[in-house]
Amino acid sequence: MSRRTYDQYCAVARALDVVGERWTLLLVRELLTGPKRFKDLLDGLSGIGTSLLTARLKDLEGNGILRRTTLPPPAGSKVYELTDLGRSLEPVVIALSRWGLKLLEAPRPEEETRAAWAMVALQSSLKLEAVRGRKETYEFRVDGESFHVQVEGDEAEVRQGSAVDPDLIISGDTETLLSVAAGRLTLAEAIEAGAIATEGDRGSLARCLAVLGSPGRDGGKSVREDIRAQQAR
Amino acid sequence: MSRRTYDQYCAVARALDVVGERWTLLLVRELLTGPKRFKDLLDGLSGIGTSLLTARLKDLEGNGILRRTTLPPPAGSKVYELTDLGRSLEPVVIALSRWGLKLLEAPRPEEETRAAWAMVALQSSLKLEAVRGRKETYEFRVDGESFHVQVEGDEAEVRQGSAVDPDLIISGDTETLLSVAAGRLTLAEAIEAGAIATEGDRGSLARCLAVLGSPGRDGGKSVREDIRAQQAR
DNA sequence: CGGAATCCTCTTCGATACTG
DNA sequence: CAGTATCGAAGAGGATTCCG
Repeated sequence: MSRRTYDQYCAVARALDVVGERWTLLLVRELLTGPKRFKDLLDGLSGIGTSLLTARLKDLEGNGILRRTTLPPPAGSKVYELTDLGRSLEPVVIALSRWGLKLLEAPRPEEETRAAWAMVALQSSLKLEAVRGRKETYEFRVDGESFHVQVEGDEAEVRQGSAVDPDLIISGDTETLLSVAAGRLTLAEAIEAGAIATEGDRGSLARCLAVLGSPGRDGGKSVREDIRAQQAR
Repeated sequence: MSRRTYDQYCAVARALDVVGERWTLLLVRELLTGPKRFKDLLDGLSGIGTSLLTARLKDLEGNGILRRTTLPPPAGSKVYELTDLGRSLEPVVIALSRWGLKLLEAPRPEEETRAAWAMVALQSSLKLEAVRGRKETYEFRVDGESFHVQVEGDEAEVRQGSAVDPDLIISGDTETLLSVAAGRLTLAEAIEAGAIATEGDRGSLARCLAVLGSPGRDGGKSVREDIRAQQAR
């Protein structure tokens, strides 16, 4: 309740007054893919402890970043979800993810792994220019969990759960997807290596490869090359 | 030295392991506009204390975010400057700034004010589409301090110090510029009100107004309206 | 000036135990 | 499952001192 602030008339400082404390942005990361129960949050933030999680949730609710709601029947469970203001933190989390990807190599033994985290990383590495306004829906199945990614114009939505009518289904494991997001592996290479399987028409696959293209090559060329690599299989 | 980490195999968590501690991102903010001496940093981060600043600097140097160097003669002072990795945190700070601007109203009495902070906010609110590849240099004189802003393509560089041959000089105070950055005031309105003065040709002014246009109006229209407002003066 | 080191107080964190 | 209560450990903050 003491609310320590930087007391600086500065937009960055003000932002950090609200979301700069330990765990806070990771909590937002958890909620970006959809509403979560207290237990889910606890699981995705192992080490936080129930007291601190409660405190952070109260704080963020007070600042209008998230709200408590009850899921419609038959679920009926109490969950936390981002408000519009909270969702507008997405660019902050995405920017952190892009930067963090530079530092992320193989997982250390003591580190936990979650499929949802790979999805955030994936979102942060999308090359949205490659789809130029086209609307496309992909379903990702990562280590048993499903997510859907909707790409349209210069926006991408990534949420937990299956897609209704996906143009493409991509299956793989967390570590492979993180490698793709980090640019250490192209999606085409991962497919060739059998680490990722896809299901859908060739056109969607080509566009998905482009959107997830490796950063090293330029957009247009990358698309064609990746398609060749895929067809050569 | 204990290096508390989240131990999550996640790009966001990894980023926050490095720059998520208290003061760290504000320290990066300070260095974004150019190298600074220990004393300058202390001044821009009042409340941090020499011990903690020293610790953070060591930490960031160890992580390759910044380095200690000696300024070329005649200055010769020891300064801290961002490495390439450190500078690549700019999008993170900018994203925080954009978000923080939503929360930033009038300064509270206990809050400090710095011209450089307004410049960061200004950078975060630039509409770079409005200059479409054109290279332009603006000099800002804010409460006695000078900064130069170079806009080219989709990139903008904001640094302390005067520009060599600016296309436009904009003079004003910190709070007015923050209001412009926050979109509560258009640059044109501020000029009309006498809170901001400009010096330079009309074309550059028009483009500068566009780049700093209020978010509420669309780009092209805003330019013409702002020019009319200016000419009507 | 540019730090490093120490001491002391206070706040925050983290872990566990306990309750509705 | 969703928290509250509690307590030791770690970190922050402020002042002051010392060194190069």
